[in-house]
Amino acid sequence: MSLNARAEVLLKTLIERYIADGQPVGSRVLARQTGIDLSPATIRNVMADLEELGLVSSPHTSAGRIPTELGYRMFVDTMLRVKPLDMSEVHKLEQEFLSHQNPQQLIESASHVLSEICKLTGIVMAPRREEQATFRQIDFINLSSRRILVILVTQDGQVHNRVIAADRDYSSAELVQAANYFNETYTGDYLSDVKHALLKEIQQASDDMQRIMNLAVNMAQQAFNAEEETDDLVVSGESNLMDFPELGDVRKLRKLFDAFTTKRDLLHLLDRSMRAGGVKIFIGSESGYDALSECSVVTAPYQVDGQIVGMLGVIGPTRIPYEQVISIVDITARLLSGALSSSERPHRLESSEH
Amino acid sequence: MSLNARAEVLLKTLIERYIADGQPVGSRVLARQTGIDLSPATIRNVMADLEELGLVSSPHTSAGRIPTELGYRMFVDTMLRVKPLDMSEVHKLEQEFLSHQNPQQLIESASHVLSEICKLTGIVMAPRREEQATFRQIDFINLSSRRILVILVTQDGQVHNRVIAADRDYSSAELVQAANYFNETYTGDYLSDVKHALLKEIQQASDDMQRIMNLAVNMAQQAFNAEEETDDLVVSGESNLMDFPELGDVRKLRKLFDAFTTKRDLLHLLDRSMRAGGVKIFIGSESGYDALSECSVVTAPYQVDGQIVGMLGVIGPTRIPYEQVISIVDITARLLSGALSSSERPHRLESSEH
DNA sequence: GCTTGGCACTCATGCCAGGAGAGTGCTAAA
DNA sequence: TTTAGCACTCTCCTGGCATGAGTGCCAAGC
Repeated sequence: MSLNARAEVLLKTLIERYIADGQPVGSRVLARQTGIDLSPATIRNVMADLEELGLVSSPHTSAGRIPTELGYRMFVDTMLRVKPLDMSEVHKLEQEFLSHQNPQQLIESASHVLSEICKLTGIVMAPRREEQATFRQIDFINLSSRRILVILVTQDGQVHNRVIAADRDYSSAELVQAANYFNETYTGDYLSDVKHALLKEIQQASDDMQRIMNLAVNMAQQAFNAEEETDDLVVSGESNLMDFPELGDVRKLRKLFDAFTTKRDLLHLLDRSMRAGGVKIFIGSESGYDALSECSVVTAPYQVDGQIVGMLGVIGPTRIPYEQVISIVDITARLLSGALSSSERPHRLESSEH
Repeated sequence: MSLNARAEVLLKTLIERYIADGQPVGSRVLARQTGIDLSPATIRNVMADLEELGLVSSPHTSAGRIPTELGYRMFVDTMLRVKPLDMSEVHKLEQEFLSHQNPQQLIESASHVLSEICKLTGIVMAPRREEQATFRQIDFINLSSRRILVILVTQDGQVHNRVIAADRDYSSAELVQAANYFNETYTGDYLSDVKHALLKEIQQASDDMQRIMNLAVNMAQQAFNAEEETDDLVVSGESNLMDFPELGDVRKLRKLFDAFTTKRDLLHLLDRSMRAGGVKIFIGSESGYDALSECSVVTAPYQVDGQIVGMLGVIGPTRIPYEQVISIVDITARLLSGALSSSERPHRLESSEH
């Protein structure tokens, strides 16, 4: 579908205007707002064409026009001029990221920053550690009879812990021995490789293996498996969405907020868009989820050492200032990538000194 | 203020009725509902008295009456028959708590359970570790140049971690040595005692102390201090509040939700009510916080080994079924206490074997 | 053939009046 | 002290009406 230049300009200004104040746009304001010198009547003719094409619609006969999903889609695809972010803004963001070092904090901070700047809801999916993360250290600590606390530290400094049940009581010395075995054998390996290796060990082990090793393998296995099911989506600024009158209906809000706490659908959506690099935009029903049917989602992947490991983005009504939001999401993804990678890179240097 | 028996019965049924369906109650329904055989006209006289006393009010002349805060207060103080929870319900709750072992999970589970059963918002304040918790183990791990990951494990199995900046690079051996020093010196001590001891060590140390000890003390100090500022309130089921028409106004909701994310006011409120044992109820403005002005909060303390370490509760509109909610909050507090203590008790047994 | 002014038409919105319904307060009688 | 009765008040709903915004269409103009 291609529009002539005039229709395009009109659609563009209509959408910009509608994004700005959320009211249907009539032919008169459009005639004044757009640069072209045309009478409202002419505009009306063009509007009729645009409506025919499914790019705009009117809520009722005597209201102005509002963009349809298709209209927004064409807008973002063909006529959007992404506004680069102010350098001073970028520096402010950089500062924000510099003040945290722990990956978990960085992720929460990214989500918070997104929601604050865009005045929308920020979402950040935690890195897919399983694939990327490498094993650094494991600790086993006796909590009480047969209950052992396993602490797993990955190369990037993330700490995961879990209490597991043991088949019998173990002395502290045994646990230390087990941990040492692990730390000596697997440090630096990918978690996924460690997992596979563990599976093999369990099969081969049988009786000729020291019982303590058996325990260690079993415990680590349990701990690793637990890691997969962690709930790994950070949502913030939910209440920002309450400021949009088009979402003012409590029922709609409820659906949205439930989606935020369930997280499942959001994770699927982010997952789906993970393969493609760069900023991706879902407008209204494009996401395929009922709760998001009146929302747009802008996402971007972030990376660690050149590998995409997670997604972040914002959620708002379909009427969001895409021009700015896109570059904010983009920059935030880059900054988060940088912050996460820099916490990795020095380690590489260090380990090369060994 | 004391009421005659008839007025009391009427106030009670009025409140129960209003809690049930949220509509102002008129003299006719009240005449039918209450056991006493009285005409609506008589009821009206009594209502006028109750209004004089500030126990009920009417939204407008031709609406029925609704309870005031004072009315609710008298209701819960003098005429509430707390409904004990069904034993089968209690067992279901117990199962829920048994399926988690990690303290953090227990706390999240408690919050979730509260919100699910009451269909309100559940809040659980994390245990005040500082006072109660005892030190078990510390680990220092090199992340990258001058960045050290500190992992602090308390006796109850909680794991806290933090990245700190060091004044120079340290070898892994040095870090292990530092950790050993700590673990040998302080295991089993109260965190607060350890903190004080650390302060002293820093002062005395000066130059004659090994630099590595100095580092260890400094790092631990940093890690311990960080622990104090952790955000320690788990909120769940926020969106349940959207189902109450009296909170249906988006502006009110926004205030509430902002309070949930800020958490500060809620923590203060819980803190204030911590000293008193047992269930405590704040009705409407009694809490003293604007965002909660149309809400009631029901709280109860939970304990570990007989010591109150935290608070939990629910938040809803003033019109909540107190009879049931009170016992649910009470039971949940007891169950959480039990679950947290049992994860502690075996340890005590074990350590007495030493 | 595109553009435009004019005009009839539609629809949301706000306002006012009127009727129904719910519930009250007051008074006088039981 | 209780109750029946009655006037009164207030909300809510409805219909009517004017207003204003904006459209669609047509015929004239460039």
